[in-house]
Amino acid sequence: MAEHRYDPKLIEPRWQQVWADERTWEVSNDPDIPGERSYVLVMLPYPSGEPHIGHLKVYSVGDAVAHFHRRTGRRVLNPMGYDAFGLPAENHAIQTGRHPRESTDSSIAQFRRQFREWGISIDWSRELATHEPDYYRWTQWIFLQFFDAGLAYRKEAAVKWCPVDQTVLANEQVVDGHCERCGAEVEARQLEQWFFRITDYADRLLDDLDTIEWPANVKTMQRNWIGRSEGAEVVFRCEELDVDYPVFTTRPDTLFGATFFVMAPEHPDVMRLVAGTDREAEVRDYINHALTESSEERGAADKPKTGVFLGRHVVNPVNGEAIPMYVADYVLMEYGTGAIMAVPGHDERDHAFATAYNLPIRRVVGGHHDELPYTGDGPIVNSHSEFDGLHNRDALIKIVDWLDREGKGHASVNYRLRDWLISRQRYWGCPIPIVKCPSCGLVPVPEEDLPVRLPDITDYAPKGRSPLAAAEDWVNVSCPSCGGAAQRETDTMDTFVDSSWYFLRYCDARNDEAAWDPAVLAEWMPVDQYIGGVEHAILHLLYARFFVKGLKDLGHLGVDEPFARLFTQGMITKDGAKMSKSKGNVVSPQDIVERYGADTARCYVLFIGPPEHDADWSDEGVEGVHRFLSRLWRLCAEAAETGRLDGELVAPLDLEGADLQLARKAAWAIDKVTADLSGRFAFNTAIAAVMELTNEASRLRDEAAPDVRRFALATAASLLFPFAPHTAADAYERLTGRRVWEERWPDADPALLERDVVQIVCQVNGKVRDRVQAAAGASQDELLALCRAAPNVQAHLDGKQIVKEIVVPGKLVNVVAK
RNA sequence: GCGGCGGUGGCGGAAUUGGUCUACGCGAUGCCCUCAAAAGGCAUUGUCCGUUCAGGACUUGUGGGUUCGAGUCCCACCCGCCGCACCA
Repeated sequence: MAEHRYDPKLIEPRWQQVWADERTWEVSNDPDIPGERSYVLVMLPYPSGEPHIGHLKVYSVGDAVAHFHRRTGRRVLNPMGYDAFGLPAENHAIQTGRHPRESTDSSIAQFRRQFREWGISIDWSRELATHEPDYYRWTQWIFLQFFDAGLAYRKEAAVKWCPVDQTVLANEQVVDGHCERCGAEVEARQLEQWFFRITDYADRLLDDLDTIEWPANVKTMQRNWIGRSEGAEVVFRCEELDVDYPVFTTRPDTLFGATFFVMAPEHPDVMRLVAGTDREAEVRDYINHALTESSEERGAADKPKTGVFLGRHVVNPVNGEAIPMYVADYVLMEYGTGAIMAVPGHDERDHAFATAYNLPIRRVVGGHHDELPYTGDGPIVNSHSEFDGLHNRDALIKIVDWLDREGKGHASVNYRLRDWLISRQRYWGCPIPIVKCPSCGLVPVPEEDLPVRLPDITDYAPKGRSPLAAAEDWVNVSCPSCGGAAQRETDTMDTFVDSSWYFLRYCDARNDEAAWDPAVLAEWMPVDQYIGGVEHAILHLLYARFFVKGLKDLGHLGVDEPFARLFTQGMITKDGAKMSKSKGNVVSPQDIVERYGADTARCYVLFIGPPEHDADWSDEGVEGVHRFLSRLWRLCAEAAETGRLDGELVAPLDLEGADLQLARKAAWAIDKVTADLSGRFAFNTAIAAVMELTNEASRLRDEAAPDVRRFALATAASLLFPFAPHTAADAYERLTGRRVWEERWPDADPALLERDVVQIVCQVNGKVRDRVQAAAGASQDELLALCRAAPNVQAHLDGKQIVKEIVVPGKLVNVVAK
């Protein structure tokens, strides 16, 4: 017998060549081709350097799903692209002087090459990169659609500014007061910027979460981020200045307990209220101090409450009481109206402030708790005869009705979500297609003039304004509307804009006439299975949902949600820590592929544990998976020497003994792997099942007939294909002469899944005492008799009275005795 | 503080509906093959008691509960991770 050695270096390039030459994974958009469609999408990579182990994992997961969908009869769209604009490439350019396009393109080449070497089944005909004019032309087109619809607008606002990256940031990109990218503490600046009106979609973004199959934690994060609060807006009047101040409250039922009023330091009226009074200096000092404090210091929840009395009063609309006005930094300008009614009896923050400044604390909601503040529910007390005694939740509705009738307030909803700030004062991004004309204002670049190309410049360094401003030839244009001298917008778009619609472009990636043909989009959208990291739970996933809803309202597509199902995979760590160059604990996928082959690398990252969990890398574990692939391949190669398996992959008939045992194991494995891949992502147990089948085939190497062994091994190869495509294709071809990816997913023969003899567990008082063999269809009485006769059961029943007997057919018998 | 997830051998993990806890893999030990090694193969492997042979006791973070039966359900607590957090 010839010696067979598993050599991935020979096997893998061979099959990659076949798939590339035959364009095996390309799908057409022809609507007349029958069959169910499936859009399997993995989040596109940000091309920086080389792929890391996380990429290997996420694309291995996506590929397993794509292959399983194909083999079970679906036409699968599995595209690839690159999120190519962004700060790292630009910062690299600042350091080296090399154009960001060069470093980006060389990184893309690396990613592309490695994806091919990993054997990922990508439809390369749809490849895209967001920095290509062919792509960002349509990013600009979408921007203009939004601009025309009023969904993109420019306004001056207090914004978050990163002093290191020298650009503004979206709220979502500020984490604990620090820039998400570089970690610098952000500053507040008053600037005119471009925004997308995502807040118009707050309710739909919230409600439609119920229509999609996403992990609960991601939905929760989005709900929290949108932060919908129901309550009322109530007007407090300042007689001294003749001004009305509305406040937002979720607890209008506690209005009678409001004993003071607080404004945020940023509130534009604060200085006006004290102008010319003896409190002016003290208030100015306080505000200056509050504004210079970092958002982190100011945001600390346990920080002692501070504030200053303004010397003015407002009238509580429900009881006419004049209550003192304060400025305090625990009130935030960006939420609600920037002013609050303070109810120290029923709010912890107000209570802390009232205690510090000796302000009255009044109980207006009764309860079992004696101590104030009490934030729970209970009957209304000390308020008004009309409401006293009512449960506070009922009183809340009546009080809002009363306010509405009196014109002093109304029911209201507030959101934590802010509009999405999309302009960036940086170079390496999509230009905003707007011309600023002194006479016409903001003028959109006509559609036929798109794309507005990003000009080449020599100095990328940020200087507080976009580096594009220095490209004077580019900036100075004539106004598309009046023809007069005008200037281009020099800010570029947030890179999250680029990635908010790439999944739409994949559907119709080579369309030169439009961003997409809506009919083609209807073929594929929504994405059936989206796969990516949980770090995008808020930013990307919220923005993409907003884009799809906005584009739907404008008539460009027909779905409400982009991603019907979402799967978030866990991180691979090394020695319990996140891999990073600075820690020197990086495992390079390329090294692993080089040493063991892509199939070993892919199988290992799927076998290591449940894919949604974090998992720790183990070099020994990789060896184990490699041994398994090696053994399966070798067994197949040996079995193929003595003959070939023709026709359908079905078990031979009338088997017995070792043959039957092996055929049964194959049927069991088919059943197990199919279940593990149907609606679940249990790749680890699916691979374990193929290992068991392989072990059985190896064990019965000499006892089972050659064609039964070939059947079992071909089944193992077929089931392994979604995880180790090269090895599986090679082994399958040797055994059958056919291509495994062109074969239907195997069906388990029901006759082989059924057992004629089953093992019955015999328990006495719930403890396992023996096991007996019984016919599968045995009656309860027969099972009972068998178990009572079992020697070790007898020993434990000796001298005892049987109280009760429980029979679970096919499984166990429990005899209760005392 | 609030919300979510988790805690099973020496390690990663399995147990799909309350029904044989520890599948599969790693590691470890012994053996076979070999002049030797590599590769490969075979066997054993939760802890403790039992010299053998049976067999027994204990064991899924801790303590209770429900049940014939609990890793799984309920209550309380401990620990770990993630998200949010002065949002009125």
